[in-house]
Order: sequence, then structure tokens, then C-alpha cells
Amino acid sequence: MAYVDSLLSKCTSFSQLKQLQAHLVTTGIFQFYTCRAKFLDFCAVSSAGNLPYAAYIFRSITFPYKNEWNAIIRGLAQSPKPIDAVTFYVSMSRLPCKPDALTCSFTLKACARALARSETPQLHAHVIRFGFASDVLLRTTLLDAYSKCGDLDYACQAFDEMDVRDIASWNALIAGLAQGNRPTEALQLYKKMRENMEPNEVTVLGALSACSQLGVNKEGDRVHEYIKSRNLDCNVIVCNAIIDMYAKCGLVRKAYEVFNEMKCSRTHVTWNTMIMALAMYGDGEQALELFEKMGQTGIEPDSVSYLAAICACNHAGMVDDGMKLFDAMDRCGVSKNVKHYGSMVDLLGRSGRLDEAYKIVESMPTVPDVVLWQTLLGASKTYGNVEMAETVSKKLVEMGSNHCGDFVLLSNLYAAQGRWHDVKRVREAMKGQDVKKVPGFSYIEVGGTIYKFMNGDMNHPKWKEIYWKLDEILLRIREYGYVAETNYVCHDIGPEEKENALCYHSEKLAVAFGLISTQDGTCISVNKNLRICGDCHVVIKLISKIYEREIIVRDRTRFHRFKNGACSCKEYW
DNA sequence: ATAGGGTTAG
Repeated sequence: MAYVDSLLSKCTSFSQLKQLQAHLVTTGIFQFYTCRAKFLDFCAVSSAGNLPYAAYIFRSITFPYKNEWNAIIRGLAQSPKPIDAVTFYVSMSRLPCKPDALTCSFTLKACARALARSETPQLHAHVIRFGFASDVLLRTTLLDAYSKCGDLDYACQAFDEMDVRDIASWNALIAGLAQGNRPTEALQLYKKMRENMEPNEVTVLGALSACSQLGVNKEGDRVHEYIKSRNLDCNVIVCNAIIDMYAKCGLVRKAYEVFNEMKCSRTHVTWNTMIMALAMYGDGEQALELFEKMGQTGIEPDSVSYLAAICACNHAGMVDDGMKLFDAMDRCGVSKNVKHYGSMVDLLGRSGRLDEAYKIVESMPTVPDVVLWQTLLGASKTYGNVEMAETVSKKLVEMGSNHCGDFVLLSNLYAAQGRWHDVKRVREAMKGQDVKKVPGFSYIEVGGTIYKFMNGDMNHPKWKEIYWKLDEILLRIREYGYVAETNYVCHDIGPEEKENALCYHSEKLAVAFGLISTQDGTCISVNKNLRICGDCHVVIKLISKIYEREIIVRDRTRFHRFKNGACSCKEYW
């Protein structure tokens, strides 16, 4: 069979593969099922192959042998319709030819790719029943399937229950936690792993991704140092992750250094990451320059590149450039998705061109999603357009959105115009419905330790000191005659309670904590749910002036650098 | 003796 292997490995196109099949049939080798299985596997999986053709051959076999089933299931698992692999698995398990560990492995891979949440535990039961539970590789696949389907608690449980874990098991859970919005736990696990074994390239990707999300540059630096000290292979994926980490931690310069000095050749992801990094800093010109350069280097901008470039225009207030790019996409045959429309709506909305933004929404070929309407609502609030805000709010309610921010934004808009009656009406509607209160939270890394703050948080051991600091800030801001006049975001209050609201913003808690713990010159805070805008800008600007500190705040989409009472972000928001 | 873990996006 080594003969068949060597012949197969020489096939680089489908026509060669068919020639080989003819050869195998005439020489009679093809009647041996081991040969057929090898052929099917290659045909179903390799780039020279063709899955439908493999399936066609498979159907002509009366009693397929186990490896032939496996070949087809493996091929289906990595096809665009992975769920079909599960269907095949089910048919197979009804036959005398029972699945083996590999069959389960391929099918679990299919579950992971198809996000088949209910099928994964069923496969888990089979794995136990068939007695494959001691197979480390299979259990890692299982763990990964749980985590990819969003059942991270099961993934953690699967990990805990393993009596033997190898590096891939650790990597699967670290990456799962990082991608599943649990970056703190991902980093904890990474640290725990280092006590037991040496991380490799894949491990650091999970750790870097977690650092990116948290915006913790000290920890990110440590991971980078580790990569260098252990001479881990700095392949393009690792470089991309490092660039992204520095960019999201407020160190674009370092990101750019890595981008310039990387030894391996750049991919789309590399360019896109760097363009997006510049976009987050509001450096529109450089981002567009890089976008141009990317094309010149022979890598045609893809859909994400355009998104990053439009986003750069968005953050730099370059409305015309953004519109040009948006139009260029159709000409260049690059597909648009809801994010491109979202960014355009934001771009037009932020510059006050609400009607044009609304037209963009109407021109969409797909149904606009919640985030898109929220963007438009935000812009309506900024520009005090009650009529638009009411239209958009209705849409949001129709879509069943029950996010507190949607109601609060409308309520704040009424409040800004002194329409307290309407404020009350919205607040009451909120109580009537099942509104999800999503607390904003922020992270700050001080002296290498990560702290998390939520609205009204009293969990930190130094919470009293932090609130004292906030009171002091409040007092000193009053001396400037500013008072927290516009500060009623996200709070269920009337005009008389406005002032107190200042204390409850998570990023302000984080800033106050950064001021107490003076080890760091800069302070990075990340707020995942809210956008730093309006009142927040005013308050943090003043803090930077009063305390002579540079404060960098990263919100969902961009960086805001506050220094000497000014913000580097263009302020048309 | 064919298998598990991986980077960018409003």
C-alpha cells in the first residue's frame, strides 16, 4: 500500500487523480478496500481531490468498510456543510460496521465547525459507551467541540476530567476561553500551564488573544518575551497575534515595529490587523497609506481590509474617503457584509448626516441587525434628533432587543432636552419589559496586575479609597465649573440625581484606581459594552488636566488618548 | 498509522 500512498502524493490535480483511479482499476488494485479507503480519503480531503466525486464512489460500494466511512466523514467534516458528517455518522452507527475513535474524532470536528450544540454531548456519550474515553486525542477533540459550540463550562469539565493531558489539551481550553469571551480565565490557565509544561506556538496565540481583549500590555510583553527567549517559531500567525496584541494594548508603535521587522511574509491578516490598529488610533492617513501599499505589494485588499480602511475613515472623520472606499468595493468585486454597512452608518451618523445614514440602512440587501440600529440611535442621540431616535427605537423593540442601553439612550435624549415626562415613560416601559441590564466593565493593569471594575463596584479591597478619589475628582471638577452636568448615562435617575451618577462609570472607577496606584504613568481601561462619548470625554479630559496624567482609554472600537485636558480623538461625537 | 490545539472584523 506504500505504492498507492506514493502515487497519491504525486497527484496535484483532479484529472491526475482520475487517471490514477483508472490505473488502479485496470491493475485490479482498486478492489482492495484498503486501497479504496486511501483513495477515498485523499479524494475527500486533499486540495487535488473532490468531495462530491468521493461521495459518488462511496455510494457505489455495497458494504463500505470502516475506513471508507471515515474518509467520507472526514471530508464532510471539513466541507462547507460539516453537519452532513453527523448524518453519515448516524447512518454508520446503525450498521454492523461500528464507528471507531477516528470516526468520533472526525464527527466531533464536524460538530465544532457546525456549532452543533446538541449533537456534541450525544457524541460524548458514544465516546464513553464505545470505550474510547482514555484516548487523549479524542478527548481533546471533544473538549474543543464543547468550547467551539459555546459550552465552555462543559469544556472546562472535560478538561478537569482528563487524567492525562498533553499540550494540545491545554491549548484547546486556553484558546477556547480566549475566544469565548473569558480572557481572564484564559490567562489564568496559561499561567497554570507554565507551571506544568512548556507552552508552544499555539499556546501563546491563545494567551496573546486574551491580552488583546483585556488590553494588558505588561502581560502581553511577558508573553512576547517568552516567545523570544524560548525561540518559539515566529510564524506569520504568531506575528499577527503579537501585532494585534500591541495594537489593542495601546502600543501602536510597537505593533508597527513588529510589522516592519517580521521575517516571514505577510498575509492578508497581517495587513488587515495593522490597518485596523491604525484605524483604532484615528490615524486615518497612515491607515489609508497602508491600504494602498498592501495592493502594491501584490496582496489585493479583501473584505476585511476594506472594513478596516472604512473604519479608519470613520475614526478620523474622513467622510468622503470612506464613501469612496465603500463604492469602490462593488467595482472591485469585494463583497459587503453587515459590518461594512454598520461602519458607514457610523461614519455618516457621527458627522450628523443621519438621513444619509438611514438611506444606507434601507439600501442593504440583508436585514439590518441590532448593532446597526444601535449605531444609528447613538448618532440620533448625539445630534439630538428625537424623530430619528423614535423611529429607530421602534425598530429595536420590533426586533425584540431588550438591551438596557437602547432604552437608556432614548431616555437620555429626552433628558437632554428636558422632556422629563418622556424620560419617565421610557423608564416605565423598561420596567414593564424584560430588559437585560448589561453592566459596563473595564479593566486596568496596574503594576502588572489586572483589575476589573463594574458599575457601582465595591469588590476591590481598596474600594473605599477609590470612591474617596472619585469624590475628590468630582469636587475638583466642580471647581472648574463643570459639574457632572451631562452625566446620566445608564442610570435610572431624574435631574436631581445627576451628580451622583459620575461615580458609577466603570472606566472612571478604573481611572480613579490608576490615580491611587501610581506605579504606572499611563492607564489603559477597556470598556466592552459602552462607547466612550460625550460626558465621559468631558470628565476624563478634566482628570487628565487636573492630575497631569496621560490617560488612554480603549472602548469597543477605538482609543482615546487624554492629555493636558485634550483628547486625541476627533470629537465629532 | 488516516486523528486533537491557531491570528484580523461595526
